[in-house]
Amino acid sequence: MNKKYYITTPIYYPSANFHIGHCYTTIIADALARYKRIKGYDVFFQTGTDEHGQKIETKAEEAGKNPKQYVDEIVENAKELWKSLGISYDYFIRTTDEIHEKAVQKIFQKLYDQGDIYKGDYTGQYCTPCESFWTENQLVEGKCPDCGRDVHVVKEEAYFLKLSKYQNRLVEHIKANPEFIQPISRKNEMINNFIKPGLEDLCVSRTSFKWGIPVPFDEKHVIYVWIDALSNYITSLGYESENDELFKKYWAADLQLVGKEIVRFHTIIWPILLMALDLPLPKQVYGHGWLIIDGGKISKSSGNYKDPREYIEDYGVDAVRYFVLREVPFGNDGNFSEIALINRTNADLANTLGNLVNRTISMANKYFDGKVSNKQVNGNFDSELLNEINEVDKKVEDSIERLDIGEALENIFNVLRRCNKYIDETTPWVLAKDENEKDRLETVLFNLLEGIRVCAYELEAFLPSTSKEIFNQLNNNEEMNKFKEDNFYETGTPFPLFQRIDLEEKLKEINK
RNA sequence: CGCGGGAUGGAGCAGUUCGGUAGCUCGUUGGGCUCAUAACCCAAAGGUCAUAGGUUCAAAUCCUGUUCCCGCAACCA
Repeated sequence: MNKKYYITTPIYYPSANFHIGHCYTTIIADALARYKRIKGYDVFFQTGTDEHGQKIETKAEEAGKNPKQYVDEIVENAKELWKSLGISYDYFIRTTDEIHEKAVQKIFQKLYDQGDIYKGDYTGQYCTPCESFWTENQLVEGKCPDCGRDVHVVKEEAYFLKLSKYQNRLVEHIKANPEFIQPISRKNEMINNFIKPGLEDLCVSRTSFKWGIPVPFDEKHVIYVWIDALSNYITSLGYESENDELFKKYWAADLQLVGKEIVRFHTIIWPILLMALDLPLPKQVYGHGWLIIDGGKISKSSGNYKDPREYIEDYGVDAVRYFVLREVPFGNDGNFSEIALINRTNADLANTLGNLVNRTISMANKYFDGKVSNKQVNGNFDSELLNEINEVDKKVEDSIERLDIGEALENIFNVLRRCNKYIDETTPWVLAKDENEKDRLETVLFNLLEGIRVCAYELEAFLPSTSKEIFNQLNNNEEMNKFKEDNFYETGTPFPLFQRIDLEEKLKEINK
């Protein structure tokens, strides 16, 4: 029985179509899921959407639709986007799924029955025109931070979850499990800002809007986002349903990827919810940074971004995948721009990788009619190249262990660069002129094909379609096996993996 | 003095744990090569490591002050 690996993205809020930031998290999760599958894990990779709440209720109304219609369209759109990015999710949960709604009600009921949820009053500063509650320190000079108008105190009946009861247990868990919250900077932030000052009980219901799951024993209230959204990670596996086999098999999650803005919910509220349900906690919650556009965050309101599909259409799915996986130092923010995307694609994908494959296969075809076997006429430079090829799998594994995907890719591209250098060192075109060097030439090409094949194998999790295309050109498409057993290649027709993009031309086009 | 992160050649980053010739990728310039997608290989230029002071034989790295940028600051998904 293989080891299991359960990885999740957050469930995104479908108030508008998804942007490159959503793609970022999801591509990372996909790469890790694919990597673990290749390594033999029994993987369950989940993503989805968090569809309730006032904002969607309002948005739908503005669009003249009912909320379900509204989110249905966006979800449809999202699924297409994931398909075009090659996202290999095993399950897509929607919080409007019946199975989820029923389970959430059971969870709420259970917590109420055992006394962890109680009825109380919520007091807050309310801005009537904005229909928003604010806390004291959110107010700007005592006025609504959104519209600047007066606010007034409103008291409403609400249900609360006893966070305070579990505070000490949470602290103990965080101390005993240093891997639980990553990176460390996020952990410090959570402990110092929230846990140390003491947790207040959390308001888990609302009466101010209707678009949500009703509290089972009090229909005036809908269950607020915390319990509704966070529990998706277990309801999707069938927790509190008739069939909880998946839950028994996959929970607890091995890695929950979240953006830094929602680390708090996933490292304080979510674990406490699980403790209250007497369930094990996820092994790791990782709060990654953001893609920054022109120095600022991606925002739906400012519209400072394009539909990600435009990038996929213009540059190819793997160019987009490569960029976000490679460019952003994981844990920190990274800058996204079309120019940087083009430069990355040209330099690494077209030049280093694409050209290497192209020139090697061209030589194999030209000098040996595509049939290359290992003649084992070794020479200078061989051992250095072969060592690097042999070590790359371990290096990639180490990097992935630390969730440093950028470094993993760097390791692979170092080998590809080494291959390019090896060609200049061994000068195959010179060997080709000397009949006595024929076997040496064949050995050189064999070593290069080995390097390419191993790198294609290593790239599979990150750039699946490119990896596949390389194997096709090596006529190795039957199995993307790691080890070539027959010491023989028969190359196909070379075809550029990535077209170089003319930056100047492209800029002119963009500026039009 | 709320908490946390950051400031390193034109750009993006590594190096700071355990002080000891400042490294990588991209870009620029020059050279080489011709198998290849004006690509590939080699070389060079370019940094007082935000700033002021301190410790030390020696500081990007340790200590103190200052400035600037970013995130979080509780019901906002």
